[in-house]
Amino acid sequence: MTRALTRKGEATRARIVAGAAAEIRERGVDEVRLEDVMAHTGTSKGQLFHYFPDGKEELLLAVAEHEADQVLIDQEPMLSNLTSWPAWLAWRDRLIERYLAQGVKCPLNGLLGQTGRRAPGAQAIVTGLMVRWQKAIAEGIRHMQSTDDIASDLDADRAAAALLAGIQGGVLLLLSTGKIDHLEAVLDLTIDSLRAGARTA
Amino acid sequence: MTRALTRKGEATRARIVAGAAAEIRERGVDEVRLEDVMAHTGTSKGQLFHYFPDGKEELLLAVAEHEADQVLIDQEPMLSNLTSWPAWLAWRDRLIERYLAQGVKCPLNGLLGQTGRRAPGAQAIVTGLMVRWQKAIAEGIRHMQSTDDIASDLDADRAAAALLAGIQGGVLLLLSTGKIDHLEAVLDLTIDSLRAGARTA
DNA sequence: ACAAATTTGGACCTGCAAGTCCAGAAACCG
DNA sequence: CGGTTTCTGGACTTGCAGGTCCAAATTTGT
Repeated sequence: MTRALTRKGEATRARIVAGAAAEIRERGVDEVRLEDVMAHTGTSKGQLFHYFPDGKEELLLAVAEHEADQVLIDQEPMLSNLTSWPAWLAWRDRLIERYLAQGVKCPLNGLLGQTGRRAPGAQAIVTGLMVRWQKAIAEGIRHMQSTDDIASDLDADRAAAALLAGIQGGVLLLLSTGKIDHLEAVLDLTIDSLRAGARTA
Repeated sequence: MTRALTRKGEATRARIVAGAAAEIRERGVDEVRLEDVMAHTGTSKGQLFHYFPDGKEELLLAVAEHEADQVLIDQEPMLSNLTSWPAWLAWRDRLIERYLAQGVKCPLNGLLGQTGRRAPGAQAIVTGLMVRWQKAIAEGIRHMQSTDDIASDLDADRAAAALLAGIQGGVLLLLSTGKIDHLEAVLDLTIDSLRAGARTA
């Protein structure tokens, strides 16, 4: 489908996606007009529809993919190395720092609900992101189980699911209330609870 | 401001709000046109702008208030009576049952992000809902502390914040993935963790 | 019952943003 | 190079949804 793209063409396409993503993070999906993207990226309408023949929907999908990847990349290398309690705390700190910095300008806000409604494929992207995210957390839990830092009878996937949900909710509440407290509380209490489990078993 | 409303007028206004809320739950905020609301509630454009002079934005705000109240009402009487472990589980079951039933048609989905962006006042409504919700949970925790079912040195507000975040994330993931697993995991693990705290202290 | 107020219906206006189209510039490739 | 493809710019079309307006119907209060 997407064949015959000159080097210059790919650059332009990437510029459009990145610019649109930034714009959407800043002002929300339904506040961003194609005209805004054009102005912000120095492109014309012809270009937009050249690279995204299906128009806004296709562009939104590309943006969603871009943002979904970014969410996980932003947590590296911590997320893939949850191999000790200090490592877990480093990941925790990264999350807090990251979301505190971006505040209301959250990529997820653009993806969830909004993009999800419009583009049917966006649903799949969000789901994919969540699956990958949860797997990474579960992986970390299993590693801690292998070193007896977490009780081995704990259901790693279930615990990861709970933690992931907590994070999502924490971010959601950050968006609603502007306070990071919920995210902090979830991370601290959940991680503490994982630690406590070791003593139990 | 909203003065001089005949009985009939109030009925019509209520019908519009309820109908719009239903429509939004079903298809999402930005998929619902005023025309849809008119069709669904048997009203005319003149009526819409008679009761909501500021148009869609004002209507959306009214819907947001309506839905926010409903969210808490749906959890009663359990939410206000978290006075024993069976009561907590009953509340848990109600939540699961409720969200499982409505699936993707979630009032919050209409409120969060979407309405929040458009109407500035909607942000306040969501925040207010969350505050009330969290207070109710914290109240329950404090009651359990008063009967020594939960360790008294636990920070009730912080724990309530974490649990609330977990619920929100669980619902969010239900919307994204269609599975209730995350919400279940959060509720079970968090409540278990509260129980475990009693033995510690 | 009658005047004043609300309530209702629906035709009309308007602006805007997505999408179309095409011609000219630039890049690619043998 | 020269032909072909890709890329770019921007004027134009289109549809639609929000909002305006006003006259007729109904209700209200005394």
